[in-house]
Amino acid sequence: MSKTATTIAELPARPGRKRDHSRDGVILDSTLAVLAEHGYEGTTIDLVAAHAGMARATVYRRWPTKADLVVGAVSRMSQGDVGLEQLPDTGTLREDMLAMIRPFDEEQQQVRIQAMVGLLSVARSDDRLAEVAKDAGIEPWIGVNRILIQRAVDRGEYPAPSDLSTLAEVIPMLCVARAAQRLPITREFSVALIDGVVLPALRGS
Amino acid sequence: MSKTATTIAELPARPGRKRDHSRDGVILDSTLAVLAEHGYEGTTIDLVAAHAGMARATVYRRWPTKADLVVGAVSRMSQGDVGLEQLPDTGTLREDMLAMIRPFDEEQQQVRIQAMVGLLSVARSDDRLAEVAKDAGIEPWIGVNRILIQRAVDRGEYPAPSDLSTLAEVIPMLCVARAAQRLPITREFSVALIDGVVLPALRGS
DNA sequence: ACGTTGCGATACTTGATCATATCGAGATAC
DNA sequence: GTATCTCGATATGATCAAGTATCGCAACGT
Repeated sequence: MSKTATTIAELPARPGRKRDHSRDGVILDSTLAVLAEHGYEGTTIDLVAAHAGMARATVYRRWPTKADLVVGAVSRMSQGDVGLEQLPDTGTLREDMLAMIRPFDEEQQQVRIQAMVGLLSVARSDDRLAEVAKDAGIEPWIGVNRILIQRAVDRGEYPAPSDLSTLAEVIPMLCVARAAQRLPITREFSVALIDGVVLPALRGS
Repeated sequence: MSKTATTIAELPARPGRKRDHSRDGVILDSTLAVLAEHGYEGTTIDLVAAHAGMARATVYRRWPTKADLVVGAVSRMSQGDVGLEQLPDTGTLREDMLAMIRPFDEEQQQVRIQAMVGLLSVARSDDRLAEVAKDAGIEPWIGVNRILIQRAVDRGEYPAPSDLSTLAEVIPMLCVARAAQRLPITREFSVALIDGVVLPALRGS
C-alpha cells in the first residue's frame, strides 16, 4: 500500500555487528535456573549473567528490566507444552498418567516447577508476571488430569468419583508442595502418587 | 563495703519506665501476619511496626534483628500445638481427622500455613530459621496423620494401604500448595480432601 | 577505511532496607 | 527531684541490587 515499507523498517541493512541470538536461549535458561534456585527476589541480573557466562550488559541489551527477563524465560518455558488436542490416550488411566511424566527430563521438570513456585510470591504485584505464571502454572496441569480421569470414568475403567476436581489436583499440588520445600521431585515420587493415592482413591469412590 | 554490689544483679529494682510486655504479643502477631502476606524477603520492620501501630524502635528494642523477630514469632506459633500424647481418638479415622482441623480458626490456620510457606525460601540460608521452620513445619503434621491412619488400619477400619507414608502427606501437602498459590484454605477444602481423597484411597488400597 | 553495532568490563546513580543513633516526652524507682 | 528506662519520631550510615553510562575491542555492512 505504501511505496516505502516503514512498518518494520529495521530489517533491511542494519550496520554493525550482529547480535548472537544463540545467547538468548542461554540467558533464558540461566534465568529459569537462577529463579528456581533463589526465587524471584533472590534472582539478580548478576547471578543470571554469571550463570550464563556473560556480561550484564548483554542481558540488559535484550531485556530492559528484570521483570521482562523473567517474563521471557517463563513464556519460553510454556512453549512446547502438551496441547489439549494431543493428550495421551493409551486406553488405561495409569498408562496415560505415566505418559504425561515420561517425556520429561527429571531435572528439567524440577527446574520448571521450582521456577514456577519462585514466581508465586510476586504474581500479585506484577500483572505481566501473573499472566505468564498462570499459563505456566499448575492450572493447565490440573485440567489435563481432570480430562484423563474423566475419560477413564467415561469408558468404565473406574466408577465416578465423589470429587473428581479435587482428585485431579492431587498430583500437581503435591509436586508444587514438594518444590516449595525444595525437596526433589523424582519419578518414583510421581509414580507413588499415581499408584498410592489417585488410582486407589478412584477404586474406593 | 557500704557500696552497692557490682554483681550482675539487675533483676531487682531496675529504674525507669517499665516495658509494656503486652506489646510483645502484638508485635509477634503482626510479624506472622506480614510474613504470611509478603513472605520473608518482603517482610520489613517498617511493615511490622506499622501493622502493630508502633514505632520501629519499639520492635528493635525487643528483637535485635529481623531474623530474631521472625524466629520469635514462629516459635510462639508452634507453642500450643497438639502433642503426640493428646491426639484425638474418636474411634473412626474420619472423626479423628475432623477433630484435627475443628479447633482451629479458619483465618488463623490460613495465616499459620502461609507464614510457614513464606519461611521456606530462607530455610536454607539461616540455621535458626530452618530450625523453627522445621518445628512449625508440615513434618509434624504429616507424622500425626501417619499415626491416625496407622491406628485406623490396626483396628481394622481400613485395609493396609500400599503407601501409607504418601497418603499421610496428602492433606498437609495440598494445604501447603494452596497456601503457596495464595489460595484460601477453607474447612470445606479440608473436608473434601478427607472424604474425596484420603478415605477413598484407603478403601481402594 | 569508516561508521555502526555487539560484547565485556567497570564505574556510577538511585532507591530500598537493615540497623543504629538521637531527641523529646512520659513513666518509674530511689 | 533526679536518674533511668520506655516509646514515638526521625536522622543517619551501611549495604545491596536495579538500571544507566562509558570505554575498549570485536565484528559486520557499505
